[in-house]
Amino acid sequence: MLRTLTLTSKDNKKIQEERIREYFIQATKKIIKGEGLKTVNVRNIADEAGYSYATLYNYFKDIKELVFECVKDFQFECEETVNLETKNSRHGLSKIKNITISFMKYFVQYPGIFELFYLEKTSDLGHKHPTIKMIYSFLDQLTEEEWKYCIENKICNQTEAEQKKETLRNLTVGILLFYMNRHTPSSYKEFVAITDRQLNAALY
Amino acid sequence: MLRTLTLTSKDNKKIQEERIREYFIQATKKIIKGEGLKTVNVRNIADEAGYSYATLYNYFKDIKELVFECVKDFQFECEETVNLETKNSRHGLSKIKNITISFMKYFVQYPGIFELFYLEKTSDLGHKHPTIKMIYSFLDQLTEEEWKYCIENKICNQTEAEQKKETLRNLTVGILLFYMNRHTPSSYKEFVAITDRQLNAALY
DNA sequence: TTAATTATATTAACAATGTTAATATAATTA
DNA sequence: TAATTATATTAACATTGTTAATATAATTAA
Repeated sequence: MLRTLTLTSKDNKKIQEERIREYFIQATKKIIKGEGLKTVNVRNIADEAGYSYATLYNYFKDIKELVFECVKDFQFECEETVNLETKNSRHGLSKIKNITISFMKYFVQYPGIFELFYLEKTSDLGHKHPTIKMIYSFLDQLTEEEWKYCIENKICNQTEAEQKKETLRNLTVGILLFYMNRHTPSSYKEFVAITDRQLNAALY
Repeated sequence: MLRTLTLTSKDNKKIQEERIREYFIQATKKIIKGEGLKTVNVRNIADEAGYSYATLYNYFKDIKELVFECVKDFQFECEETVNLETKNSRHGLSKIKNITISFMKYFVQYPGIFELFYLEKTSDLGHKHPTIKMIYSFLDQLTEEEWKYCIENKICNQTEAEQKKETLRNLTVGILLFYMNRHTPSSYKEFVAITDRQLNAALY
């Protein structure tokens, strides 16, 4: 009986702790999506979460850990957006292209999320942290089904598919990096044109 | 006579001012190549340059302006390295590939320079600042002659060349970004393998 | 040549941010 | 209810970029 009570008490503690962590995570997400990563700091986050800034350190090792906790949620949101935008595409390379464009547009809409995924230093976050791998393979994950479709329907073979996945991964962040961080090209229109050209060259 | 003296005096002032700017630039370059961009700060730079930190603001608007002053020199150094490493390559796509690999290896050797070129926020540095454009077209510049050769020798046409240049620009920074900033892949060996595969797919 | 002026450099100070230490408050347990 | 533990807050400190106030050096004018 006492043992049961102790366990329940521990469970409650975990749940409550997780709730407060979540308040901080939601606050951080709001700031990243709104004002961007540059205005994320412990005091702003704590204000938004309704706590003092030092409280944050009872729940997260440091601000970096907190910030990278947001990745999962953003990926989920991005995936939803992409699925919605591409659900009517016909299967195959064409859908892969549309998914990739939709994926890129998500980051253009939220520059702070782009910075978090690709530019933010990982610091103490271990280099083999699951989040890092999740970011790397995120586009693969979004297009997984379609590649399967392509291979099954002999549109391409496994090796070609792997090579093209790799190209898409690198090409997309390259284009985004120049556009978002170096303002090249200078117009959105041109960015879309480059993206289209480059995806065609990579996929077909 | 008086007018001549005045002009000479003005010229001397310019020269002296430029010399001191150069001391700060050399100091900054040394830190970026050595300890990296993360340890670049006004106090470190001033120590290295032999001045007080506030003196820096007599010669540069802010630390960002100073840091981006280093780009030109690093590009020059990178170009020299690349030319040396590829001078015996046979002309054409093969040499373009080798130049690109050499270019990428330069950034792997100096992560701080990679950060400066592609990751560092430009802030007050105007978005149409010449440096930004220089960074964007740097690989084009390194490969310019070889593309000319390819077009003259009907290895590819102008349009194809432009598209492939664009691919190389984006692909290289994408691969470098994942490797340097997200430690993916985790080994240099694998990084080289990916680079080779991707350049082959892009060029041939 | 010396006094006044201008240019240049330095120290002091401030603001922003991340983090930790000391203290206060709330919750839990004996 | 008192003691203990857990949680939150305020105070404090370190680092960094930047500006203001002050000192020093160089130049110019008498």
